[in-house]
Amino acid sequence: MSGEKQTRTGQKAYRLEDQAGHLLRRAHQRATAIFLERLGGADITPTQFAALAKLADEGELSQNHLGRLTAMDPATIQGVTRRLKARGLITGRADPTDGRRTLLSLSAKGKRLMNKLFPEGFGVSAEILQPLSAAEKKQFLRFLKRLS
Amino acid sequence: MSGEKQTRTGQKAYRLEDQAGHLLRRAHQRATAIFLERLGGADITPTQFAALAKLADEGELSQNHLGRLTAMDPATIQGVTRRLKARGLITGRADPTDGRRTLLSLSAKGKRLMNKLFPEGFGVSAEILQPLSAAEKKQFLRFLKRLS
DNA sequence: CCCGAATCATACGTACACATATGATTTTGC
DNA sequence: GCAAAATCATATGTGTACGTATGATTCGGG
Repeated sequence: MSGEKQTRTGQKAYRLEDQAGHLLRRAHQRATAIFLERLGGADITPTQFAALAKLADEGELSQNHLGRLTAMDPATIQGVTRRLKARGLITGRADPTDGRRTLLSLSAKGKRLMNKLFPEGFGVSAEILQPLSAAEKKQFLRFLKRLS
Repeated sequence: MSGEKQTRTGQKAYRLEDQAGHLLRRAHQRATAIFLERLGGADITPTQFAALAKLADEGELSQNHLGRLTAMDPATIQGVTRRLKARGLITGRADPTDGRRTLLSLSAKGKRLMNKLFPEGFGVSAEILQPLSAAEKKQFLRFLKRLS
């Protein structure tokens, strides 16, 4: 009763449902769905929230630096900031000491929005981990940090 | 030594790096990168591989059914199968008993490709979990299944 | 001090991922 | 057995995600 199919040649069968990558994809899908269910009303996506949260923390950051802090490559963070700028949630100004950079920060509107949304952020994380016990949640987060 | 910042009002600070959703996103990014590093040479993405693997298992499936087995919604699996069809890796025929359905299956070319790629699939999963010990891998996969 | 290397932001192309809408077909409930 | 509901595949639009290319700017070593 190993639960593992074998092929005719004795190799283990490839079962999609047991593969780490597939399970990570599904867990991430679920996490995104929970986020959108709770915060979708504000028309905010998880990556947009991450960028706004970092700017709330750090005050002012260049675009690529913000991308590194939120795990987005330059092409991706560019699209995210473009949409946030278009909605007036962030503003940019030229870096006075480095002509290549644009320094980004939250607008007043962005700050107001984040003050409203931060509490919801904790709710999202809680709901994502809800199937696990308290001890399991800690363990799982430790594992995840080692895998990212 | 709690490691937890507090705000002026006594709430815990929202730290992006500790949020389950963000960590899942990053772990998934890393898993995708490992997959593409190992199998990108075959011009196969993780979702395409999942669809091909399921068809290899099941033989013949309708498009939406394949989507459910691989955790893709109808719009997503439609794009995946369109690209696989265009490359001649899968073929479709009308379901004789249900005029709405198209039955999909691997072509000979698709079967040959998957015979070559299956072993690599195990390597991908191993590399994704490589930072964990054997016992931790099992525990982590159990947690992931409960969260997906 | 200056030229090559690195960094920054942008642009373009491909591929998920999902919401929504549509028309064809099948299943259902009465 | 028929009308309403459900399912199937397709289409369109927005938003990640990343590779690659480009031009501007800054940094580094000789």
